[in-house]
Amino acid sequence: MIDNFTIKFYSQELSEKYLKSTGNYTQSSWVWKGENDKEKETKYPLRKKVNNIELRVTEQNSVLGNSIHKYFNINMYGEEKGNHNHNDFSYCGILEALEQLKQDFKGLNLNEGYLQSLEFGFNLLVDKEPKYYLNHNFLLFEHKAPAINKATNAMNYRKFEHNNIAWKVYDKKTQYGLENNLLRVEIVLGSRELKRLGIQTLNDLKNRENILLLFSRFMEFFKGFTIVDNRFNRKDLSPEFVSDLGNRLEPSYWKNKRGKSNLVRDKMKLKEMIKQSNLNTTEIYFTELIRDKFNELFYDCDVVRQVA
DNA sequence: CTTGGACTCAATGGCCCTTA
DNA sequence: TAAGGGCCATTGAGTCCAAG
Repeated sequence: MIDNFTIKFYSQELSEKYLKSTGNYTQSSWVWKGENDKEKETKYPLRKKVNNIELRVTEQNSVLGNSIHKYFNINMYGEEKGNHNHNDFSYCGILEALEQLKQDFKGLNLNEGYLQSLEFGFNLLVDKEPKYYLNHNFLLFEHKAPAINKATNAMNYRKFEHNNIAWKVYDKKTQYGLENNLLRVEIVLGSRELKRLGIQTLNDLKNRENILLLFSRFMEFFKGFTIVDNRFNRKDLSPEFVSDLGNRLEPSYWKNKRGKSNLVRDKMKLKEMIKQSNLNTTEIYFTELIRDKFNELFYDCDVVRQVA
């Protein structure tokens, strides 16, 4: 559910004091300061890693972050077996990981800073080869082409950017050489968006309401995708319709419309065309998969927790 | 019923700074 | 030197209304 995060601390000084007092940090090469290269200065950045979570202190800033999902897995299954995020990460897992993190960085107040970014997403077990959906269904987000679109044997990955958020949709099957058709869909929320949601610290993630809030924003943003079934598989559709639809699925069509009047109606028209011709089954399929997965990770884990 | 203009406010992109 | 925030001025999305 929760994955990568970055916290920027308000005080670089406190972070540096913490490092110096607890040790076990690394320092990079030497830096020379001054005109005549005489004085050696303390080398930044200073780094301290616990599993995969790293605290990095530079001359002016200090940040802590990485995948809390992997961190949980490493704690649970060890360095070798746990160094991945292709299993499920439940709400209860999040709570445990946050508690462990607090222990591992005892002496550093993790809440004296704010979240610069936070990833929220799901690993979905899908019917077809994961890359099929990337190539044929996840076409546009907010009517824009993906900013990154990798399609190789080793990696199939699309990243869509918009405002202060981004979507990452990738094929975990090829990435990790898995047996299962695993597709990961995750949203990256930037600081502006997190501020809007009132989610500023790791502490805020312990709150059930906030997890529900994150999920509802996830689903809201998900609607911004243009996910359409493969129109070429539909012999019942007229070639004219398929061409017209294809035109509207092309990013430059929308670039051309920028700033024009009644853009909203045009966007509605595309949505209608997809819906009316029943080309929205993939979108519905994913919406339901995501809902089910969230319910499982959020609510079922609570039942387990109460029983345990 | 469709198209275009005006208005308002949030999104966008550019600039600047930090970091690697 | 390039990439990634943060901040801020400008642009454009969205809504309403009027005209064709």
